[in-house]
Amino acid sequence: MGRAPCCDKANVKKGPWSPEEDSKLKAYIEQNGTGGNWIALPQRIGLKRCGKSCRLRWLNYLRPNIKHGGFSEEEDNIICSLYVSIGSRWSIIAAQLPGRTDNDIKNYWNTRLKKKLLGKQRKQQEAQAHKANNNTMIKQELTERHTDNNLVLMNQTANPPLSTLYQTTCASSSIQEPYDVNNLRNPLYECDPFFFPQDQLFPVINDCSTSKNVFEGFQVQNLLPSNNDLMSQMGCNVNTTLQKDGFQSYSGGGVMESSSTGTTSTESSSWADLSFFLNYSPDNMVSKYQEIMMPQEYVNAFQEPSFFGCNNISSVHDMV
DNA sequence: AAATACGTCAACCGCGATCTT
DNA sequence: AAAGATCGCGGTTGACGTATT
Repeated sequence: MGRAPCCDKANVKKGPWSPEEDSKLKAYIEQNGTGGNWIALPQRIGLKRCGKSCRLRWLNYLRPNIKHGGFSEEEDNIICSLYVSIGSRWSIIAAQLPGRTDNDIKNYWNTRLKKKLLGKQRKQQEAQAHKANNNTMIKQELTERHTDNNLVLMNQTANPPLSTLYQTTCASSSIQEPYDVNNLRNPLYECDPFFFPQDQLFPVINDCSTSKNVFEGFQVQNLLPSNNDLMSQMGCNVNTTLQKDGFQSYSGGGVMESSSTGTTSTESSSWADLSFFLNYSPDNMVSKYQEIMMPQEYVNAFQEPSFFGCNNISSVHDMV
């Protein structure tokens, strides 16, 4: 047989707590602890409340060092980063923010932070749509340039579509194996399809959490000839230097743009696009992104077997 | 000034996991 | 082993305050 019912549902008080109830509960727990049994607690104290209600009141309001409101930018960033990597697991997120409760963070996200991000997402989508026509033409030109350089198209068609599988014959290339550039997906898509559409790489999170270019200091050995105009038209914020070996090297390379206020915002693009334009393995870009943007504990959570339903998402191939 | 819309957040509800009998 | 209580969590609700019409 099981236990007796926890409380008489008809005889417990609901709704807001009075100051008297608060002080009774607080005084008792501070002196005696919870005793590991919330259900028995209200009876011991003489409160006409359900044990669950007492637990909630203590955890969310009465326990020491609770902070309410006034979230700092750093806290915003942590919440956003964790939401991106683990979703709405508020208790885990709260554990990273001393003094904050899961309830507070959940409320804050639902009422403010989400809207803040949505506004930015909308702006980015408008800007992206504006560039769509240009991009099509530039992609075509870059396809031809790749063909002219070291890329060997697997199906050997004269004018291949971007979806064609391709591989490089150049030993210095970071691309290790053929991959389908158009079938790569945003690794955050499963996390929140609404915020991170499948065809986008850079999550909006970059925008709010940091102005750091995700590819800052990321030297890309680009096999394309110097082509600053094309790169800047694509919104790639690149600095180029001529290497000793004669190749043009691009540092930076994240898809960035400067706003009129002088701050930097991140535009959405895709792994496939960046990989294609920078001639860099998408696998390496994923790990570089994680290394720069995500603290190790978040990466670990990101790579939990259960997260995307696969064992390790450090490889883009696992996500497609 | 009154009515309505909107934003916030404490508290409740229900569910799955775990524990106790 | 099974039944049912308890815990902990995330989603949702509704009261309340503020802004707008």
